[in-house]
Amino acid sequence: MLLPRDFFARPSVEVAPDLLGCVLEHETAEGLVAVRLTEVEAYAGASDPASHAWRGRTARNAVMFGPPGHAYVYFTYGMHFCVNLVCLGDTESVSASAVLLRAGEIVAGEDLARARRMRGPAVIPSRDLARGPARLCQALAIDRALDGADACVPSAPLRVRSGAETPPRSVKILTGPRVGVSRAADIPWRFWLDGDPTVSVYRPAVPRKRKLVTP
DNA sequence: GAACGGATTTTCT
DNA sequence: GAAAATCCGTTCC
Repeated sequence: MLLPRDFFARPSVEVAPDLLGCVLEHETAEGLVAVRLTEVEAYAGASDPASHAWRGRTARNAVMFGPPGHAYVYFTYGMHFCVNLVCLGDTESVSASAVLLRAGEIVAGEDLARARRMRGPAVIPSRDLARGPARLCQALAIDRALDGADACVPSAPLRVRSGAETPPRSVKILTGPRVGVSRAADIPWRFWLDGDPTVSVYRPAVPRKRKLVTP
């Protein structure tokens, strides 16, 4: 059954672990692709230096300041999309918190997901199809057109269903620092299912080398 | 399996 | 102008 809007009307730190094991679906003209979420990260609003909402509302992050249960999709690194689900903030008055969907296991439409992820002749292992936030978006064909999409409407193309067990009782949930963030790097707001092969590998934030300027 | 560099453009300072 | 909630291929262990 579809996750109700009330599910998202809580601080993102509470919502994030509860999303593990839930299923994100995206239906397009090409067909349906669904992923069972195995790895997520919580981002608070104004109080979280790592959040896009930290410095206030802009054109890009406007959706995070809206009602919960909507998708916040952003473009980064010049070529990748990442998708969040909007929650409430760390206080009732401050909103703009969200959960980044980092990885999952494809449970429907695997052939379509593989075709979307296909770059060259190399065959992509099933576990890698949605292993990482940008890969997940590519497998589900999520882009900025879905920024602001309501994920709590049954007839909408993007929606989230609860899993058989949410969260799964037989699997331990582990936590750790968020991937690739330089600010607030010590806050353990990354959540994942212990031992799941689709969980992405941890990489600490590393400052990029400046491009060499020609004299 | 880890470590490195390059790709590529939007967004904000 | 610099950084960015990343991915991929290569090169080493």
